[in-house]
Amino acid sequence: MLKLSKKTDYALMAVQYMSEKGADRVVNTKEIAEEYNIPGELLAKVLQKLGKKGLIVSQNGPKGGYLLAKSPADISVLSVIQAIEGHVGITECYHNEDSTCMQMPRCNIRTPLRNIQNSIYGLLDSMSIAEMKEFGSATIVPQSRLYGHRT
Amino acid sequence: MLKLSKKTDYALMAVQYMSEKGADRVVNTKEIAEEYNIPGELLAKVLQKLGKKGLIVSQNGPKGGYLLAKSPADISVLSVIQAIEGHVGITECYHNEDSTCMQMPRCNIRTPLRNIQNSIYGLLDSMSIAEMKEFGSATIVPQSRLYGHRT
DNA sequence: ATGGTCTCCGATAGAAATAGTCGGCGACTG
DNA sequence: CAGTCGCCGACTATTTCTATCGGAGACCAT
Ligand code: FES
Ligand code: FES
Repeated sequence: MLKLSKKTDYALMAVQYMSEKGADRVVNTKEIAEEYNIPGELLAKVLQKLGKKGLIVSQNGPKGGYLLAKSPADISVLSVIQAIEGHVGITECYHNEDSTCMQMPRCNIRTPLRNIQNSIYGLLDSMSIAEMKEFGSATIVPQSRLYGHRT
Repeated sequence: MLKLSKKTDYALMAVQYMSEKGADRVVNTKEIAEEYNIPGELLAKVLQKLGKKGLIVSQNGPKGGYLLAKSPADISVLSVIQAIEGHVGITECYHNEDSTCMQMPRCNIRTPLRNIQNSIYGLLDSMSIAEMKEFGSATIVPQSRLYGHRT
């Protein structure tokens, strides 16, 4: 729990991959799928979603494929995650209207959890794909990434 | 995704509740279940798990129930979460042996994600139940909670 | 000691989210 | 105009989560 779905993993891998290949190189689904042993059809759906969210740009026809829509430094990890998972809530009932949560009236963890959630968002949002790559080699995670959740 | 399970919610509520009631007051399952509209049997299991992990102490017999094992300031939010969810990994394959992950050989997001995960752990670990309660009223989340994951 | 209250535990059923598949359509290149 | 590749929706299978049940054991009060 507190776990990213496989689809999200795939999305991050794909974006990383594209960022490694450079801005001009069009990569297609099959290429990525084979590189990482991902079921092709599933990855296809993931990439389509990323495309719809404007994170990557598609190019049809033979020799077609995908391209990052912006510089890796301008793509936040959070945006990728949200593109795939949609609404992300650390708990079922982040302050939301149509929540059928039975414990709302007396809930004593709503606001605290929401704060924690915002902190996590802040961290994820402040980290770009480009940075993530660096952290792959380094073992250090930057400080002061907590407060200040943008979206 | 990135979501706490209901059981964990219940666990946090219950611990919060006990912390509110004070150290000497024995509370039983039914009491908490009614307070928050939680299915009793399920909550029972949750509390049993917390007991097994040594976070709370059980007391059998009539007038029995549960008690916090330590001061609310010494119980980290992370410990409660882990008690219920067991191993918590932001991704399937946090550096782990028996992972059957097909993309390991080439995975480009393992280490970065692991760092992010550690950051989140650090935040969760550094926050105690007592603190969480305060953050319920305040809307601010403390800075510099990132690096420095204990466990 | 006995009955009622409460924790403890394993098994199980039902519901929901995830992972992965399939088939057809449309766009583009050569 | 044929092959390649993205686009899309429906579908199935698998796993995880939620909740329930039934019975055993501990304890206190009377
Ligand atoms: S769990 Fe739903 S409001 Fe707190
Ligand atoms: S997703 Fe399994 S190793 Fe990266």
